[in-house]
Amino acid sequence: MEKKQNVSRAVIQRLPRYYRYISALRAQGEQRVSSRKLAETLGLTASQIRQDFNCFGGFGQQGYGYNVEKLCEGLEEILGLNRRHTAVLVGVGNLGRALLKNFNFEASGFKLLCAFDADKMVIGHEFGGATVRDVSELYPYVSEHKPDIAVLTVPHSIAPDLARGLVQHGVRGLWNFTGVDLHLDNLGVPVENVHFSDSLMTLCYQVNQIEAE
Amino acid sequence: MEKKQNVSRAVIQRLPRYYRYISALRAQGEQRVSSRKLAETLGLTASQIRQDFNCFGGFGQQGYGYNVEKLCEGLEEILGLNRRHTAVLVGVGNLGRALLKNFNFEASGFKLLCAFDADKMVIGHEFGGATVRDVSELYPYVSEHKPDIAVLTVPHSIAPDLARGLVQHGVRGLWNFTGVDLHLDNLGVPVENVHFSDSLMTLCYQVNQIEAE
DNA sequence: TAGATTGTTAATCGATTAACAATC
DNA sequence: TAGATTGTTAATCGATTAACAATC
Repeated sequence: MEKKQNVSRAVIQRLPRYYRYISALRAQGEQRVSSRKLAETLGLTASQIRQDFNCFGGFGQQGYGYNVEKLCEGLEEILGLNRRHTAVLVGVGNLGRALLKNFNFEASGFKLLCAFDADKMVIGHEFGGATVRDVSELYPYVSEHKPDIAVLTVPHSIAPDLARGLVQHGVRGLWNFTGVDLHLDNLGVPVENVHFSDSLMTLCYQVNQIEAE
Repeated sequence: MEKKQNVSRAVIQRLPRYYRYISALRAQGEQRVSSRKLAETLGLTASQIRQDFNCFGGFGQQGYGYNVEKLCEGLEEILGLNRRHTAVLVGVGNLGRALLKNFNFEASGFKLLCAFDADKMVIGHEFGGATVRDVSELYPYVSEHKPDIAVLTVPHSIAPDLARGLVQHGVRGLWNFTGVDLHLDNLGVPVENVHFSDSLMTLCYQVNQIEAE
């Protein structure tokens, strides 16, 4: 299945969007889809879509297009969604709870094992099927259960220390909602920084531009 | 201040990050900063940073670098953070509350006017200084107060209809957390889609890649 | 078969990097 | 002044688009 080794970041960032749309097609029972139709729906060019899929060895068929089922499985394989990675969540405030209750971790390739917080009021409670444990148990838990990633939904002041500690105890990726830029790439630990403010500022700019016209 | 008309999206998306870092420098009382130092901190090249800033007419000074205060104000001006745009939030679940309580809207250029929800249990309550109103008052309120943008933190099933209604009533931008891809660009309404799943899938891919090495 | 659509190469476009004169 | 650093042009690099032969 895998073909090229160095797939560019531009391509990688489009894959989840392809996957979202194509798994919706699968859910609707669609059998096939062409690069042209995908392009129209996603606002890209057919050429680009074919190029992207070919980074991983083609799963299309000339004259027919792409088999939705096969394409969907291919994307799952490429993204690694089918490997049942594991995750823990640290910080059960409103954002942490929103993720625990509403976010479908499984659909993005992760099983959420449990959550951690310092607040006695939430310890022992369950949100979206995950039990909240005392944060003092965090590092022993990580050492023992070796979750692949940690979700950081803690106040930004404690983010850097927590990140370092988690990595030292073997965590291999961070999904970071703290608003602090964490860079641990030098340690070989990928971090996805989710910056709400960046997204809103970009929107602010766009609203202004339209205003200015 | 403004120079070029067509600033590429690649540049725009770097601006919030520049702004975050440079306003931190300002808060620390730093007077000046060079493109070289910025580049080292942000993991970019000095050349790129100078190119980016020059899209808007230089505020640097040869032999000295950039004045932190001036640069910060310049970025605020470019992004439009100083125009006191207004926003309403729709959907006061955990995610909505997390934003109301913890997110600094003002720092991203918006004053949050109030929030809306259908649940009688939260209507009338206050979160982070914003009062929750009955969602039945939403459209009349929007027509009267003309908020610039709406923040969508509602379940995905109602997202498309809500988006359409808001735009019809004059909203000029959407900050969309519903997980549904909304495209209203054809109506001239910018949308920032925040897709948690895309970000997590990207992380999943990266963790896999490192594993595979 | 004929029509459709892929896979893939070549051409274009845009973004990043390098280099250096201008100048503080 | 000498050193530093910008603004800006030119060179490079990479990503997107176009084109078309292969083939289902």
